[in-house]
Amino acid sequence: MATSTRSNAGTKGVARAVREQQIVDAACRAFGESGFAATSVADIAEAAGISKPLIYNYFGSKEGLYAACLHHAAGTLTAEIERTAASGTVGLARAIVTLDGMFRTLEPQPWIWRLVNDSTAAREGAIGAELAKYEQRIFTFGHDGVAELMQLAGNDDARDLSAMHAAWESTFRALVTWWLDHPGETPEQMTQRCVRLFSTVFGQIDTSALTAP
Amino acid sequence: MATSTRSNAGTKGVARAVREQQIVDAACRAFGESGFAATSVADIAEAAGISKPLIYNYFGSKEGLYAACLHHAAGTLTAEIERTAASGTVGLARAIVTLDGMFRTLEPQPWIWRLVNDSTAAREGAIGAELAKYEQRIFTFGHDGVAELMQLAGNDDARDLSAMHAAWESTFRALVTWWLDHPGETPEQMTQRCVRLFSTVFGQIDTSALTAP
DNA sequence: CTGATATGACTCACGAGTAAGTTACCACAG
DNA sequence: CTGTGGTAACTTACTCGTGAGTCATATCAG
Repeated sequence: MATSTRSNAGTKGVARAVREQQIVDAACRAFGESGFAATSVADIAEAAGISKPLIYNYFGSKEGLYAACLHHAAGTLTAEIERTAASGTVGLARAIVTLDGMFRTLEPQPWIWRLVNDSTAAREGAIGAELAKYEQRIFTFGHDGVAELMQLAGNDDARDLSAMHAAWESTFRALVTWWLDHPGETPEQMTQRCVRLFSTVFGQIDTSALTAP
Repeated sequence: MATSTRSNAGTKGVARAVREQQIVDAACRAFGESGFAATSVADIAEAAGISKPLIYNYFGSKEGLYAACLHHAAGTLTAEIERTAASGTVGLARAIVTLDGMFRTLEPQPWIWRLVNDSTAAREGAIGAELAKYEQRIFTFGHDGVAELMQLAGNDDARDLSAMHAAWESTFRALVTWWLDHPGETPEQMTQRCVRLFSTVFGQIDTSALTAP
């Protein structure tokens, strides 16, 4: 009676690797749904069913935890992009295949999209490093496709290419975001929508790469 | 000696309307350069050369001050868009003219762009109302242009239109943002760049609407 | 003397990060 | 098969800085 009841300290004995994964899962969802700045470490601890100091024990800081989430989420997305890129499709069909893969990857865990694109997290230290690594891996894919288009049109200005690439990446993000904002639409439906939209702008598109998977 | 020296309280006697404008100007710059969340009211007071309580006297809260900034900035931008829209240009040329007007408007005060597009400000209360008003005024212009393009292509699906509109607005934002990220490029140069980029995607464009002003 | 303009010095809530202690489990000596 | 000590997992209850918002007061024009 003299000492307070320390309800269940140490009784769970979950292995560190397992616990870390549980925490990262809960944190990805919380950060992704509310943004970095608006999410407190206490919120995440509660969602993960553990206490705050355990997070600091394992991840060092709020930034450290976010970097771990970023590593997980960005790894998932880049792996998917690299997978579709390896399929050998080219031109606009490749853009469609990449979007299709993104919709399918995001469907069971849509929150990681906002996690990767969150602007409320400072681009410094571990977070900045993780983001830079991610962007470096992504950069080439979009860049090559846009360069191909520009060369076909006879434009080899480097800054034109840079601006066009920015416009393309932004369009890609807009389409994904639009889809996330319209739940109930399946990845298949959204991919077909993208095919229609691209056809409106660019004319007929070869969609044979989509039928197989 | 007994009472502390209250250096210069009330000695300036600047009229409220004037002071409010000074504060809004300083706040627009501070919010636009650092974002809503990362800017403290004390920072703004210092930049404006006055003290914190005066801001609360005139604007009630940090949100109130931000809403006033938004009213000023979004008003400037929508006025410019409505001006170019009234010139009667249509199709892709209208998109170019609108971008051109945006570059010229933003050149002397580039920070208001980020102010209007800041995601760290909550979309509630006065801020949400101001943003909604702004978006409502903007919506029609982009929407009509996109609808025209879609009809020409024989696509009248409402959701396709919605997604295409989102893609267009995103591209517009990306081009403006790219320009802001590449200082030293004049509005004229950037407009010509946009003409080249649009030509790459859509083919030849009528630029006669640009030569006059 | 009244009201508008203005400020120094506070309060207070919130959230990141920490100190110190608690419990369970396991390896190993006797 | 029993004590016993080391360690990993875990918690409660704090500190402490920061920034939004407030109060009481000061100055001056009309």
